[in-house]
Amino acid sequence: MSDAHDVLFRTLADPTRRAIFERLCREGEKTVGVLTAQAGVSQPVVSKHLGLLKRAGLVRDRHEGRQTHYSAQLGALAPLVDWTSEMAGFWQNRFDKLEDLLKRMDQ
Amino acid sequence: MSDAHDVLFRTLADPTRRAIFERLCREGEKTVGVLTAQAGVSQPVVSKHLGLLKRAGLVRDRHEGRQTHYSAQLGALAPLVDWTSEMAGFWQNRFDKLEDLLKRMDQ
DNA sequence: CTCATCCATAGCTCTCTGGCTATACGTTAA
DNA sequence: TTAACGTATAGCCAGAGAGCTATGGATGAG
Repeated sequence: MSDAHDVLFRTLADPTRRAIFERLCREGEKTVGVLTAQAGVSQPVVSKHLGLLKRAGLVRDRHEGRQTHYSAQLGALAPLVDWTSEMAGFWQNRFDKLEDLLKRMDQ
Repeated sequence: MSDAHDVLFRTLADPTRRAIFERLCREGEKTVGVLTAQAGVSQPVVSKHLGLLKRAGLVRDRHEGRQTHYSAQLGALAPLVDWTSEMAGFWQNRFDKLEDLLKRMDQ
């Protein structure tokens, strides 16, 4: 039962990791060094987070000489959007049914 | 920097806890006992998860005699939706700018 | 009043993981 | 070739937290 939602939620749950992802979303492609400069943690930690983000499909990497450029893969957020609207949908359904019930009771 | 997103992502990251929340979304209000019956973990664990979900604003509780009824609070998902569309928005922005650039280069 | 039931809390353990330093690997510069 | 640089990997440690059992507190049943 370890579906796509698991990976996404778990990956985005860490503040440091989510901050890195957000920066890649806001500012586009960045190298590990640049990301490390403002991450507040050591370079190996940044690399590890980038590795996890990559495994989750949230970023892709591009090698150029001795640098590695990372960029966000927004499409990976789709399951999260789906999940959210699914949950909201259930709520809406129950609300509609309640409304129906009330209407029928009113008659 | 511990904003609303932190709490939401961290709370929904655990599969057991998210499953409980999903059930409350799908099937509406449930007592702790009913939730425990299908949660696959002990009752104290379910209570703990419900406590965290409540702290995150994702559920509300209603006491009736010696039972406690929990129900989903869908509104709490709003920050998550906002965050997602914000991220998507940044991507769209950069895409638009790129498109602009390409158009100008084309002339 | 007493007992059973439902839930919450306490206290413990054990695993997972985010942080670190040290180091290896690959690439460019000298 | 050697040195310096940019990243990735390895190995360790400490803290967080998810699970358990045991127990307490409150309520309903007899």
